[in-house]
Amino acid sequence: MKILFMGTSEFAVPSLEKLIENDCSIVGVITQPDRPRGRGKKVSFTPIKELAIEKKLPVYQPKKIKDPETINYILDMDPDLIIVVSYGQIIPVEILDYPRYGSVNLHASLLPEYRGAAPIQRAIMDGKRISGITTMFMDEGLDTGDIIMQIPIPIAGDINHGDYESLLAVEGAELLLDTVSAIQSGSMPRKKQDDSRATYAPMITREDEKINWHKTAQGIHSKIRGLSPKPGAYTSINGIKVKIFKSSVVEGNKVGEIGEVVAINQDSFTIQTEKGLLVVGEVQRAGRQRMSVGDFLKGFTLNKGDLLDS
RNA sequence: CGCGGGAUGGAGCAGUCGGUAGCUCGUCGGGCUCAUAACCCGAAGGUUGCAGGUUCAAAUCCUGCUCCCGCAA
Repeated sequence: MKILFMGTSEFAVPSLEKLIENDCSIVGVITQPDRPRGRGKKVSFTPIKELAIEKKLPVYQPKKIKDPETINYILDMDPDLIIVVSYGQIIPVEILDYPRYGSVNLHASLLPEYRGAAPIQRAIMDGKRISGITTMFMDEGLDTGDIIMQIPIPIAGDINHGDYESLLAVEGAELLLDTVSAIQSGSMPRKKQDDSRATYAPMITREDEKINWHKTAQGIHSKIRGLSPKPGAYTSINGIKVKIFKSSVVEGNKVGEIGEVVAINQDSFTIQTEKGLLVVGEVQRAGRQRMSVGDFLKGFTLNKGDLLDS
């Protein structure tokens, strides 16, 4: 079975690795173009391109997947199955419908919940205790195709976005492999999504990253976890932008104004929220390294009573 | 050449009209205390990212380089 793999980000890496390990015949890898990214304007390869080159797989990086020549190029490879994992562009149906066995996508949520670009972050930010991974047949809609396999994975304890994503990526690779073999044997399950239960997880915006202290400590804590380690939830202390990466919640009565620094300890400081207190444990101020609050306080003058932006 | 910030004793920072490097914490020694992350006294520890330049004199001014970070993409 000739498989065409389409993917871009770190999340897709374990999937491609797993397929290669299990001797799937990858006829090609499609990934996003090398764009100037990061500081400066350095051109860098996508994680999937790095892997593909290492494994000596042919790589194709169309600027627009919808261009006729791109579509022809892909159809010429005559894939029997297309696998898409966090590719980053909307793929036209002409491509999706071409392969004999169809096109399969690995999505990081329990569809139909959290359709869209940022399902992992959103699930954690919403304080969910469980999410998961899903494989599905792709159709013209956004993450609306028929579900093949699905595994719930608990969002344990205070796990952050980065760690949970790594976990899902690895579990997802397994699920994808199972899905492929099921398809190969023609015995894969197939179930329509219940659209009435669908929710969406749009891309994270700057506004999503800002901490509003007029929320509950629990909610803020979830946001911090969902955005850690990147891009990071931020607030402003005495006019300086500070990202918060680790925190914990202490329930209790109001002891200060909302956004006020109500306590400073050796290795943490505490902020009053709308409901409950948020204990900050790891931060990074603009232009500096990320560090524990203990280190942060050694060189930053923070006083009890200081107010943070809300 | 996208914009900007940073690189100073183990850690986090201060130090711009250039003139022999300070603070908080930690470390080590001693003291006080029933006791302590407390308090007191003392000590060690830095060629101020790298390479040049200007100067009587540079952490501090100029040039190039390396690494890190906040934005913007």
